[in-house]
Amino acid sequence: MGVDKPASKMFIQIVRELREIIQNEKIPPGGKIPSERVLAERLNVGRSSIREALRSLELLGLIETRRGGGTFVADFRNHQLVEVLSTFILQEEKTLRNVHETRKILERDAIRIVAEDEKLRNLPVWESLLTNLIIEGRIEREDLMREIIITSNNRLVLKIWILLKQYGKEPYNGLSTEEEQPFLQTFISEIMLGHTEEAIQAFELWTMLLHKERE
Amino acid sequence: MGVDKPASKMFIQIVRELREIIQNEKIPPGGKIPSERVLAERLNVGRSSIREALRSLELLGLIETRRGGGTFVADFRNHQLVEVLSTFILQEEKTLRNVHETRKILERDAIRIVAEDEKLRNLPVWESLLTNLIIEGRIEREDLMREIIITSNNRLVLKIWILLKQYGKEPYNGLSTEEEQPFLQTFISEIMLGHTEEAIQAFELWTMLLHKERE
DNA sequence: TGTTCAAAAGTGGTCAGACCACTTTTATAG
DNA sequence: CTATAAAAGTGGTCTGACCACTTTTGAACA
Repeated sequence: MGVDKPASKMFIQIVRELREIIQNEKIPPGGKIPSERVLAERLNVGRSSIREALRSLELLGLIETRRGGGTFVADFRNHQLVEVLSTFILQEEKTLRNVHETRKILERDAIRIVAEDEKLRNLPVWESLLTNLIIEGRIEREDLMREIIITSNNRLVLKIWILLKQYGKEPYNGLSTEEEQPFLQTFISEIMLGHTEEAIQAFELWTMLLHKERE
Repeated sequence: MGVDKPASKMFIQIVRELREIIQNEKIPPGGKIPSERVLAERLNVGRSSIREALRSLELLGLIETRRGGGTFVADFRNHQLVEVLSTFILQEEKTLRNVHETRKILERDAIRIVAEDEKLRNLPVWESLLTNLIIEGRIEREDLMREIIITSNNRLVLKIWILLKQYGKEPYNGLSTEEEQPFLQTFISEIMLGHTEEAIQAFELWTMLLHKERE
């Protein structure tokens, strides 16, 4: 029942634990979460750690807090997402593929939106990303996709994406390698040119490469 | 320079302050943020409050933390930190539109998957749906989309879709009307023929029609 | 018995201070 | 000038203490 202390990221662990608690005890949207003090004791951690985790979830809009009242699962669409996702993930490992696929769906669409909108695809971000790529030869994959999704301007998608990312333990997680550079370069360039389909194709190739590498 | 105490959501205030600090002092991606203790003193708040704000940003992937080293602006180049923060903080309430958009993203992709897979698009379901449409002239929209999504074979997407559907209070919810029939007919036919882009186009037209009707 | 309402308990919000483990800087010995 | 050990700095965590507010409780009253 206790929480391990993996040296760092304890509050991330607690976020996980919270998800399990919400799921196991079937706390519905709008339902009350155990108090901070109770959680601290149950998980054998300090109250401050619990709070760091709760505040994170609150910024994401997954829980609501009422001073003097308690903490509640958000009475809103998003938290249920958490429930759905945790239920899903905790079931079987084969569903991991679904998580990846779903994430790719969201990513692909964000690319479309950005590439097809003149204003969005002409933001200076892409230019500098490209420059950086050429100079340094590397880019954090997650960061690139996050940037695209943020630009695509759908908060809900961003939230879902972040959640999926946390669960996904994506096979690709490091920096881009040299082999990938041409794909990445093409990818970003096509976006900037507004060549939607080409951009997506480059994205697919890139993704494929990433999966192949790590197997 | 101090932080107000608006009764609640202090850590949100701190997130705001952090944004300003990063902006005003032009801390670049990868650059170092003042230490927690320094921030606490500068903003006249306790260190724990600072930490709650920082942990939130960390969960969002906007900052990085190195034990013993310090806290840094996330090292992805030229990210739109300011925009992200305002997106989350300003709580723009165009949420409902986001829900619809997200749902459409999932639907569109399901259509692609079905149309591009020979086995899936040749299932007898579509034939009988088409027949029904012609004979009875009506189809439950939700049923059609559900069928497509189920066929696309991603349970996670299905769950998310159902969820979004519940919250969406979609403007279209009834049976199809006569005007829509040609679009629907085209839509299903194109899927069966494996004409992905045409099917999606028909889908878009259909969707557009539905929205127009109810406004 | 039923209602009212004030006290008590519970809860989130915040702060201060204390360690720990780790990294960076500084100062010293060679 | 360099190597290395000490010191300072930093994030990570816990504890305990108040505060302001809400919920619950229980006793007095009608």
